Amino acid sequence: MPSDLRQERDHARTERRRQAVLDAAGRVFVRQGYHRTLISDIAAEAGVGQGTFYRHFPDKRAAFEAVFDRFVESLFAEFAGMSANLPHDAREYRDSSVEALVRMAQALERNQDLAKMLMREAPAVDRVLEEKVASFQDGFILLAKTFLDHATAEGFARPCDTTLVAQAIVGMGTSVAHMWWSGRAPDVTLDHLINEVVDFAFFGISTR
Amino acid sequence: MPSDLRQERDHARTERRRQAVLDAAGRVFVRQGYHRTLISDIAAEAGVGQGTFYRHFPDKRAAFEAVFDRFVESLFAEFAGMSANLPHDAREYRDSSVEALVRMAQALERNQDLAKMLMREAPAVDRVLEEKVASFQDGFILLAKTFLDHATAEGFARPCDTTLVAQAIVGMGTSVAHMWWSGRAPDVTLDHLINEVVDFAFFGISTR
Amino acid sequence: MPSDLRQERDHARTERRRQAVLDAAGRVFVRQGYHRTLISDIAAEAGVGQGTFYRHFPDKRAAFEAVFDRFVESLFAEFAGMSANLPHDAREYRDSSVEALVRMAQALERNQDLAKMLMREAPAVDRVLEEKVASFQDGFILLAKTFLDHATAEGFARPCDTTLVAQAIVGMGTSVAHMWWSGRAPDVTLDHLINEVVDFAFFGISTR
Amino acid sequence: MPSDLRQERDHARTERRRQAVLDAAGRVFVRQGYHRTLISDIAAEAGVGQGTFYRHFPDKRAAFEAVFDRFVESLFAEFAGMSANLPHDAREYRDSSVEALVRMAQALERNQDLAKMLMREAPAVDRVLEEKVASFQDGFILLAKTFLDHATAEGFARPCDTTLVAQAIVGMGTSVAHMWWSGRAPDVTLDHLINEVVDFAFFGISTR
DNA sequence: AATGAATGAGGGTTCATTCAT
DNA sequence: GATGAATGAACCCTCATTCAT
Repeated sequence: MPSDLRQERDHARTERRRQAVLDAAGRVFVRQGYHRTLISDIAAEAGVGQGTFYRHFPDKRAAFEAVFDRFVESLFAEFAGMSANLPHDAREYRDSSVEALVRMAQALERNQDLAKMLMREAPAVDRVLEEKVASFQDGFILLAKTFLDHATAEGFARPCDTTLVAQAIVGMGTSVAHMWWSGRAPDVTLDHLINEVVDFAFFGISTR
Repeated sequence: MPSDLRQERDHARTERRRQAVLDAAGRVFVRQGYHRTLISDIAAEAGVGQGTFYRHFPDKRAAFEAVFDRFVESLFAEFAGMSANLPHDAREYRDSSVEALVRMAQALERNQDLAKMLMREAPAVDRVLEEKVASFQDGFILLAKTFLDHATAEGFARPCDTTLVAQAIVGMGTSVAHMWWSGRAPDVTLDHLINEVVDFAFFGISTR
Repeated sequence: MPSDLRQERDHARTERRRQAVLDAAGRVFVRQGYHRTLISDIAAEAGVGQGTFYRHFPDKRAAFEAVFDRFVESLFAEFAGMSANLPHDAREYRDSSVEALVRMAQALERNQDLAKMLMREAPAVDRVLEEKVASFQDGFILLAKTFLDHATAEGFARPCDTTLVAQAIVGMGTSVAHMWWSGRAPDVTLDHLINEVVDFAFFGISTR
Repeated sequence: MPSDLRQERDHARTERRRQAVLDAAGRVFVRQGYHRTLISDIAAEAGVGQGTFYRHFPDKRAAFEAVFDRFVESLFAEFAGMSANLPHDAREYRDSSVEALVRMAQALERNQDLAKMLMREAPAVDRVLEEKVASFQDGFILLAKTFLDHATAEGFARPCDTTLVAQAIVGMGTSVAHMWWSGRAPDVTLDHLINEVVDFAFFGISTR
């Protein structure tokens, strides 16, 4: 039936339009923050009428959440296959940590403004989004904990409260990343920064 | 002159009133967040008329900043004398780190809702407050760096990029504190938590 | 020519479609009232697209008016042949009055929701429709007056301002009908109700 | 305390302002009907800002209802003492009926536009107001029924279903009044009209 | 002819700020 | 100084109408 084809094409067009509005929303949120963003700003940025915004999202809050969700998904996709190959010794462990962080840093580099905006604005939007940010972090903490548990079990990391240490590691990473992007980290290469941080995580500050 | 006395008394009364409004503002911001707080909410909470609010603060933003500033001041006051007695060996270093964190934790415990609200809302209010939060953190980072530099110079901490490591340490602390208060940290005593985190900072995850 | 046939068939289809939209409009107006009815509601009820609505009616108001007109026409059709056989004495007069009211009541019973909606909504839509409702009533008043004039001329009704009395009679009928349908009339049979009302119209409340 | 006086004065001023807005709302509703009336129209008519409207009424619906209620109260006030002195014979009964109708007509004459608007618009606003109009009518029906019951008991009105007949009488009156005001009644004096209608109610159309 | 996505003018409502008392 | 009623700019959202497909 030709109407099927048509329906499909229309559906695709609608989806494309929705993405365009979503992209526009993301850009405006980055530029102005959640509360200073008007629906009319998003519509103008997307080059559509205000009514069109409402065809795709019930309100500003929903558009923000959609931007957030898309970001989180794209970021986790980056790490999908990671837990597959677990390290076999301390050296491998350290290397794959560095590699993971480099990949993460690169993924974030591409969306750094978006990432910063989301982490800054989402918790202040409402309780639900605050919770979502927390869950997002928890995802990484769980990932870190899995690796840590493995390393501890295999004997190439010291026994410790892995949940707590995983939290500490992720918090550390998040903070340093934040500073790096806001230009308040020392002026070093990203590689140096990551290695320094990984060294700290592996050896602390102790003189061996 | 009696008018001097009177003027002073009036001034004191005004200052007391200002503090009352400030306290009220803090409570309402904690309860509702910055953007969901109306001037009328603050006035009602303070038991004064809306107009009175404007006698003490030019707008909502200024009241928020005043709440923020007062919090930061009260917190730094806690650590005023700390850099006075620097540790002389690794053990002393570790002990005074734990002690500092315990004091900090206690200071925050008293104002945890306020602290959480400020860290959550301030960055989303505007660029200036976002910067202030960063400076606030930088204060602690500097404190940490001072200690770290001392320890490195004295030879009881390994040489490292102390700025970076100080950032990592403060970020770690901030994150773990955040989780602890949001109930997402493992169910352990605060003492255990601090010791575990300090251990991590001192030894990392390496098997010595 | 076959194209004539085809044109006719197309025309019939269009007319059928128009009726379907009109029916749908009537149902939605009854359900939601004029102002709470959206074009999209009517289109959805008719199972057509919004654009199709505009192919048949220029706007919501026109659709409402069409519903109104169709109702009025169908109701007057019921009484088309009535003025043909005029009564010859008081008894015949009373009987045909009762009969007319019963037929009317039955006609309305079938469309009572529509009738109530139209009488309720139309006057508030605009001046023109308010006027149309008045004309509609005037039609019945004229009918009543014709009978009354006849009866007065023939001497089996007392002389009176027949226009005024006809108005009174129709108003009375309308009101009682309204109450009957809204369930605020006493719990009697329709037959009893009509007889009681006709008695009142014939004898008033006087003790003969 | 002087603050009491002040509070009272402020309260009085507020109440006066509320009445002014209410009056303005009434005038605009009469002029434009409920649905064509904007809040800004009412505010402009009252010579106040839009926000002021919302200080006194939660929304347009509430203002309309307040206009309605005030009208109903003022009308019933007119008839407050009426049921006090019941008639003792048919003549007295007829006289007091005429007198009541004249008073009613005069009361309505003063507010005829308001009355017409309310009866036309209210039922279309929503179910609740439709119901209120019905209750309003029921009030008069009850009044009529009380008199009718009395007259029937005393033997100077024929036995009948007094509820039904009271409904018929009020409906008749309402309709005739409506027509009179819309200029569709015969061109007679109000006195003649009332007498004609009362005659009809007392004697019907029968030739005694 | 039929569709329904797109449009944007329109209107209700909020709330920071002012100001007369 | 304190008050809170008044203000109206600002902004969200609706929905009748258009029009490309």
